[in-house]
Amino acid sequence: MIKPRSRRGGGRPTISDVARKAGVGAITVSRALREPERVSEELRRQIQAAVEELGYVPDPNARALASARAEVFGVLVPSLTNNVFAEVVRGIYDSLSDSPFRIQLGNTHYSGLEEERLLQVFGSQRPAALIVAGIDQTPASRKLLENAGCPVVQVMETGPDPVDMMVGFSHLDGGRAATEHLIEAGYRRIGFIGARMDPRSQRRLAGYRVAMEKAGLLDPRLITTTPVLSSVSLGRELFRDALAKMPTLDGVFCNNDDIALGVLFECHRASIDVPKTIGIVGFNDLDMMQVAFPSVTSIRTHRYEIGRRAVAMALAAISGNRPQERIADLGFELKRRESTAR
Amino acid sequence: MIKPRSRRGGGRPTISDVARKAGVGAITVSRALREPERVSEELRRQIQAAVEELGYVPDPNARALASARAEVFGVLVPSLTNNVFAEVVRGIYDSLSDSPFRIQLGNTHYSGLEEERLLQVFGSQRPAALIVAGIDQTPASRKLLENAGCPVVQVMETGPDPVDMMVGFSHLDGGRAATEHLIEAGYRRIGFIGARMDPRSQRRLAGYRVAMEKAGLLDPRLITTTPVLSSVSLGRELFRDALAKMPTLDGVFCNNDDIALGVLFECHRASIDVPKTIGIVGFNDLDMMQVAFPSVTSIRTHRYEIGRRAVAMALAAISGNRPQERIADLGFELKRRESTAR
DNA sequence: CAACGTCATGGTAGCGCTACCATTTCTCTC
DNA sequence: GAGAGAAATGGTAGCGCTACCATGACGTTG
Repeated sequence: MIKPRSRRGGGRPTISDVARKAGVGAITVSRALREPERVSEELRRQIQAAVEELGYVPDPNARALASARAEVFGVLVPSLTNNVFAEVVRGIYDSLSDSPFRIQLGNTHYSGLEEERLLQVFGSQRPAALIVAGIDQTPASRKLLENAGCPVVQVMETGPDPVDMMVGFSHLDGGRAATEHLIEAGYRRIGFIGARMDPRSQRRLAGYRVAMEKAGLLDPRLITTTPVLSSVSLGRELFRDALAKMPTLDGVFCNNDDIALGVLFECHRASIDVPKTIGIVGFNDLDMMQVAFPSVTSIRTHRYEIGRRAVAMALAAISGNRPQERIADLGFELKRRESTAR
Repeated sequence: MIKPRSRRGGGRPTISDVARKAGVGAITVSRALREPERVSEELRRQIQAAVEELGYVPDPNARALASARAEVFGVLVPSLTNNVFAEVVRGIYDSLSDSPFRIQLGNTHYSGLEEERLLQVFGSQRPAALIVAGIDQTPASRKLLENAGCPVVQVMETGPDPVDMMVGFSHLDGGRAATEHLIEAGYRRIGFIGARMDPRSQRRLAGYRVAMEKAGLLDPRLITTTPVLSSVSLGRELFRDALAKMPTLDGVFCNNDDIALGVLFECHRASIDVPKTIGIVGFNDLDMMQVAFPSVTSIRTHRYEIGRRAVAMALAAISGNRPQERIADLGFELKRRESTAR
């Protein structure tokens, strides 16, 4: 007994429907869609017409199964609401919007365990490339990345030992530049205020230490940190703590701009003059830092560009010409503003 | 001639490897994984052991192909960097992190055409559910949603005619409440400042009009809008424009909190007293609004909760018990703060 | 002009999984 | 204790696509 065609599929046109309509073999349709130059122009036109008439859309699942390769970029970030990662992700989306690649986005919540779990899940899809935030993967995660069988790009920072490729900048140098700027501006009792304290924040702190040490200004009581998730309100609280601990504080380098904004608002509220009494430096240079009053000095980072570059490197690797330089350092820029203009 | 096993697959264990090792049929493994209660406890244990020993991970592509249904939620938002949508997306991710469902996230850039394109792409994957921001889909998009063959949840606002389900609140009522609050607080020349002006902003503006009209205060010169993407710096500029156009302005209802913050900073810079000379109300109530100095009155919206509820409704529909109420109105809350405490 | 590449096209056999039906075994019921 | 039903398991046949190889129609070469 003959079964009706398409027992389960919702009756959508398949590649053989297109082939029948165009009077060619199914495989020729497949080729016309993926490698048009290998099909004669005449057939290509016929096939194109049949595709449009039927409204045929290839099934990515069947494609992935047959070719053992999904047209998917796996992207792993620690947070979706942190503007920094949102910008990177936006750069990735924008770069891939005209390509056949889809994006599988995972949120690790800053957890190494969660990262491993997601890499496991993503790996089972045989992605075309993986983009992961950070360079501090657990050994298990690192092994998963090495065995992924696809290009891997670590983003947000650079380091000595890439799994495959890297795009970012040196957070240590950034922290150091910020601190040195405060020192040059004449501040002396410069605090470090940091929330979340992920590995990148740790390295910014390390940069702060280097600069302070070199200037002979380092004092552990100047450092105020917490593992709690960063926010503007937390910035205010941490600044109050810092001030209570060290009333002679005359400057702060903040982990990020949210914290810096919290500090700024608290200064307003407590009528502390910025930049005269306290100098403030943030990190990332969100749009609002130059609008704030007083405008806030910050380290401008190229987040969107990191996303774009990561995709560009991955696409190059996929198409066989892996970039010469496996590590792209996009640097940063110190934006001097009113908050440190003593 | 016998072909070697696994011609293309990277040699990863398949379901039949597990079946062989556990001494059962492949289909029983499949069932043990998906509907454990239909397999005897003994076999379940054996299978579990085999899965772990081999490190078997099911291939989602093969699964999707065979079952004509992918374990994927398609999510469409107009922006990835706008905190509002980022929060919704975070709620969706958090709600699905323990489920077998993956998330396919699309960025429409506020474009109806792009939305159609993405719905086409997402549809080809036969998703388990679709979550889309907004209720103003183009006719073509609406048709795609209706024919998606899966639960559809429209999020961020409520309206009269859901494709399937809706979670959100009334932006018109929100805009109205914000404006009425300003009026009650004694402000009279109340401006509306809005950027981006997507359909939700339009409805907030409509709410503003209703309230102003009712109070006999409406004057078209009080309204300042632009289609440009919203930002804090844009808020400052628009406020300057508004003030130039209408120097007697004594209050502003802002489209969103970014704009409100820009207005606040400009007031600081121009030494305009808030709330005495100018009252400010924002929309969304970002964390920083209550930290700002002065703290800023805003309409608190439940963005994270919208994401969670959307997933809950979709999951219910998938498992067969579609919620009684197809429309969930999560409301909003007026947060009175210093910026309107005259 | 035979021998040999090259190009365009097609047929076949899966990719790894699950829907559908069949089979077996184990309860109940009257 | 025979018949009916339920519960547990398995076999078969695809899902829609592409890798691999085969085929035939052309040049091109010596």
